[in-house]
Amino acid sequence: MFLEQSGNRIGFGEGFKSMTINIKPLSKLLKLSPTTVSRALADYPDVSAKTRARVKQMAIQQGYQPNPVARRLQKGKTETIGIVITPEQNYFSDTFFIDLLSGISNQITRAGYELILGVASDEEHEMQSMRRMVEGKRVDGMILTLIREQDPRVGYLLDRDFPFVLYGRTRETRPYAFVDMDGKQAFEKACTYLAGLGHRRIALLNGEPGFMFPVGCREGYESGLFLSGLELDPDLIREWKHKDPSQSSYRWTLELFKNDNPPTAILFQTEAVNGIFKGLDELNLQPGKDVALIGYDDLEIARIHRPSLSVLRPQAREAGQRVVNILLEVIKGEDPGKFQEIHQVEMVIRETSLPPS
Amino acid sequence: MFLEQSGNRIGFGEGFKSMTINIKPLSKLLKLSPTTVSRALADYPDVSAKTRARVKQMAIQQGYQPNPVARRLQKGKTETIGIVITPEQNYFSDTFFIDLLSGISNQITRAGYELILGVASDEEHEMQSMRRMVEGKRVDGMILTLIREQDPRVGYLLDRDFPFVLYGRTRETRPYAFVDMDGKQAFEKACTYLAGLGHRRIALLNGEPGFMFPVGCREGYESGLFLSGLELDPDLIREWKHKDPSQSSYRWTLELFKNDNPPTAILFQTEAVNGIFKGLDELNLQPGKDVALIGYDDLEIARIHRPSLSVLRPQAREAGQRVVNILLEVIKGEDPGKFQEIHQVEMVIRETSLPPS
DNA sequence: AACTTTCCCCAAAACGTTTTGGAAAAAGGA
DNA sequence: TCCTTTTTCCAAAACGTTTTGGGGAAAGTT
Repeated sequence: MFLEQSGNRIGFGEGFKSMTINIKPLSKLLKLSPTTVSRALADYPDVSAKTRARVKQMAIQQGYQPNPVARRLQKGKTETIGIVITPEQNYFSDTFFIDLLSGISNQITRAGYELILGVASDEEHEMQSMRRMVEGKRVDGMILTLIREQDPRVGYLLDRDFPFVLYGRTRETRPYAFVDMDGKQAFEKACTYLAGLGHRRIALLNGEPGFMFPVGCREGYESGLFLSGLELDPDLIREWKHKDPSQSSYRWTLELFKNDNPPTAILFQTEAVNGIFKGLDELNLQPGKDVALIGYDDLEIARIHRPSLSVLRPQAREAGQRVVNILLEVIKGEDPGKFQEIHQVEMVIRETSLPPS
Repeated sequence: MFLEQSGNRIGFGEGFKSMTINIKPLSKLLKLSPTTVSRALADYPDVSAKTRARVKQMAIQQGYQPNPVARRLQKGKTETIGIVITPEQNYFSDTFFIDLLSGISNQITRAGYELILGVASDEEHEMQSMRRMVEGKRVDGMILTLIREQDPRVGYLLDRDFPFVLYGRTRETRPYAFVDMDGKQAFEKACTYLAGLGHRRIALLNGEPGFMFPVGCREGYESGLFLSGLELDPDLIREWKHKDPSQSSYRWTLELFKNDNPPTAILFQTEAVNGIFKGLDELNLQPGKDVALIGYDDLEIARIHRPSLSVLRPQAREAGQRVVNILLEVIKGEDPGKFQEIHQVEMVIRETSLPPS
């Protein structure tokens, strides 16, 4: 019976249910020292195969799991990594961010680590939340998303060489680890594809400046035009607001078609699609038929809309997994500069990318 | 200078930057014992006001923060609470869930606790992720969302009387703590409002059965009809799928209007709005004009759509804060049965709730 | 002056692991 | 048989706090 366990019980309440056993009573049960039990469970070579098996079996039988807090103290690691998200940007556009988070969480759990989450309402709180994690010794490393062109978080972490990995990139000369989507290549591909169909007036409804992502999109767009022998017309470029993607993209859509020589195709981030559809509807233009559309991000709306939306599809889940694996290496002491990955983005042709009518 | 700090340095790298000081060197600096420093910082009465002030000042000056891992070990608490989310249900419908999470995170940080996040792909992994947190002694309490009518998580936690709070409710006779939105009252209010405008055929496009929320919605709907002296017509009730809100609600919208005596108003969860708009469009019915609409949840699309959508608006952020405050009480040992809150939901009348034409 | 109370402070123990630095026993080599 | 090496185990220290259980000095009481 457990009653002999010398009362080494943890936690709250009457606690019969939470039959939690520590390493000391477990080792007593096995007539071994805690040292040996610990080392057996960690597969050290200096414990015989026989006792190792015996220990492991008993550990399972007794439902023993090392107390993570005690282990963290001894190991001098928190076994925890942090992430701070901000609601302001509606970054949670259905599948995309949750996919990224899913990849991150999965890989973290697999490593026996924990993911702690901060939610910040603005840039200032974002920094504050991160500092709490870092300076409060609450995490071993940070994951950063939604990177800005000038991002103070990166400088902060580099200055105290605290491990971190970016999902995205920033303007920073010192080496750092990142996983990024090749937005440039994606938009270039989409642009040349449309040009190949015969489109000559291709517009770009880009994300807000200040963030890093739209920079790549624009580069890809310009490069795509160039490769297709098309002129860049500044009138065909607009930028919507993060705080209000639909409303701003709606306005810019109307704006684009006031042009004497209006576009026959639009490239954009799928977040802005509602505004675009609304604008086209008001102009009596049919998406796909009168105006070709390719969005970045394969959100649910893209698949269910009729006509369904052609998109550029980043593999968010895979990227999230890579971010974590890299971060774990950096935490181990690997040189962050070695880990700079740019992932290809596939193009999914659906119904809104036809030749001009 | 710091060089005298007896090398009590933590962490990785050259570590000049992460000038982290422990309680021992700090107490030496103050010519006090660690005991007194600890008690001074915790505002114990048995340390004089003068030394307390001196300690606090030095702590700030030296940037001392107690190592949370060590404190957790000593206190026998993880100071951490867990939550598991599932991407399958596109629960991240823009503002709603992030608002809830924001309220949760804020209050947790204020209490000096940590929020750890699990992302599970299905019900099985959801349970698995929770068990890892609970049995692995990684959290002091759990927050549960997206509650099902029969929810094994609740039974599991009750069985080992582990602290938890539901956002939502379930069918369970034993007392437990929850914060829920009054979906019943909300739908009743919306229904009587529409009836008051003269609508006689009011449809309900409800969430998938199995989850608890749609149950309240339906009750409110039926009660609203009854209070308005209207008959319940089963033909006017449909249920869309969580996995595919837009597509299924689109199909059901078309279905509803095959009726000889079609509805003049629809109540629904805003998640399903895209499908409804699409269906109405196809039927050449104008939202708001030909069919009145009231959705539950004030998502971005509700505000930006023209005509803008009348909605029932739950205060997700406040609810999240309450969930945390209650959980902290339960962790302290308070009786969970004392904490059962049902929050009112306000109705926001916009442009889609006119009288029948 | 002697006794009691109050005020401040501290040494040692405890939290539950893992790591360090052996040591005893067994095996191998001469 | 004696010495060396290998195998297998363990006692004690360490991780950085907070709590426990006093103890000495100052202040108040008789």
